[in-house]
Amino acid sequence: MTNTLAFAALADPTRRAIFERLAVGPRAVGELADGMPVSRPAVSQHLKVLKEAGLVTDRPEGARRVYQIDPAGLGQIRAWLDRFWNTALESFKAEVEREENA
Amino acid sequence: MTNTLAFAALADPTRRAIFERLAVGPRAVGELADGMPVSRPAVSQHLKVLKEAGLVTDRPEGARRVYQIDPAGLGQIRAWLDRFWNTALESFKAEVEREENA
DNA sequence: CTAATGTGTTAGTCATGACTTACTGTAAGT
DNA sequence: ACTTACAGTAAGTCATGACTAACACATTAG
Repeated sequence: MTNTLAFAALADPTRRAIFERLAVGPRAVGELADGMPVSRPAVSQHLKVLKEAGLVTDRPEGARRVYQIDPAGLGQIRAWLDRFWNTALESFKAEVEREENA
Repeated sequence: MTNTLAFAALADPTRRAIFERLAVGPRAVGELADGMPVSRPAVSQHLKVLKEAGLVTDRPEGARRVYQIDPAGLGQIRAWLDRFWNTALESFKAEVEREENA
């Protein structure tokens, strides 16, 4: 399941911090690393994970490499969560009603 | 951030399998362990993680212990993802328009 | 062509996590 | 009270992951 990769990617706080920066707009690796508590190679590795999870895309721009959020990947786990949310909530309501008739 | 716990919890395939079973309705530990490829103690440990992440609640029922999905926990990360989805999509559209005028 | 900038990769360390087996604790049945 | 069923805990193993430092590669500037 590709959901495993996406959730695992978002489970790391450093990666979520990078991801949130990318939500503002496309950024190069060096820009992202500046002001972060970890080294630039660490950021590069995190971006690789996010890319393999389908959450970001990258494109070369001169000597730099610009990363950008991929709405498709984000939408996928959002869809999973939504589907899940419905069945879980339905089951939850049914359980509450069952308790009320006890 | 409690989001870290929730995402980390859902990142594990075994835990998602347990979680999906709970989406159908409340279950005891033994019921969940039956038909799963891992041992009962493993399931018990996974449930502990899900509980600490705020994704499930547990209540004693005689000698057994029944676990149930907590809609609040699920709703929290859903809200996070939704907020994120909006800003990311907005930034994405802006970027596309920027490219069209180039 | 050479130097400088920006980035990915490799190797190695340290911590964390998923799992099993064995044990402990608790509630119900006889 | 003793036994049986159900579940959490402890200890130990094995794999994975986050990080840094050092290196290799590509692109632009001079």
